[in-house]
Amino acid sequence: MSSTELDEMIKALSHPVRRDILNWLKQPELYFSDQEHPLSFGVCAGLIDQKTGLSQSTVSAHLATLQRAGFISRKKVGQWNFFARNEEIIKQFLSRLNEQL
Amino acid sequence: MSSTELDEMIKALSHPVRRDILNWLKQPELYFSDQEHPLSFGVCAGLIDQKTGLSQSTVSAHLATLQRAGFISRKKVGQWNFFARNEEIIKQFLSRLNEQL
DNA sequence: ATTATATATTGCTATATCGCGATTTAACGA
DNA sequence: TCGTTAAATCGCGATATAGCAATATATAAT
Repeated sequence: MSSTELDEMIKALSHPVRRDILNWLKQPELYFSDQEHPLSFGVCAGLIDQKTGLSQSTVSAHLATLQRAGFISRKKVGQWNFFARNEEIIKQFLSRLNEQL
Repeated sequence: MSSTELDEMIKALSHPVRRDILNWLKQPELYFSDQEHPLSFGVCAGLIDQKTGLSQSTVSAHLATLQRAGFISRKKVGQWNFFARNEEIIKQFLSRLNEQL
């Protein structure tokens, strides 16, 4: 992970809503039990929109930021987009931070 | 550490120069060997100014940000201000992030 | 084809952050 | 007291970020 990538990751975490989203995605069955599609796909954007209480476009931008940073992945199924944590990247990020900080 | 404090800490880290400063302070004898005062006091602001290449006022603001976040402490001796890492807080921050992320 | 749904993208305003030079404050020395 | 040095604070312009409504795009259903 380059220094530029690390920077992008930390910046992605520097907004409480984005950290909330990452946390919700940690236990989808707890926070998104009402999803009609299997949670194994991930959580679809609309439900995340609802949970934040922010507008659809704002949340879409937050999700894009998290994805660019590598923290989440997107899986498109039909007209829905499902998001899930990228645990491997998150682990790498944490160990990098533990060394470097 | 409250959620507001955590937020302030992550924001403090979300600027590369502030992360650089934290890193330099990890090994003062390596990066600030030319300091005339004992490094046990910490590193004085002027030397950090030089090392960043940014203006005095800009670096002063960065140092204030790091201090508000709790990452560094300030020790005033005569007309100089010496800064040092607050290892305990940094450790707490990392373990909090490891849990929460 | 048309309509409906899900979500990304665009255009905009408001606010926050960064960086600088200038000024102020504080401590020291002559 | 006066000048010097160190560093914080102020005022400013430039850029980045966040939020929204409106629009565009893509898929699905009728």
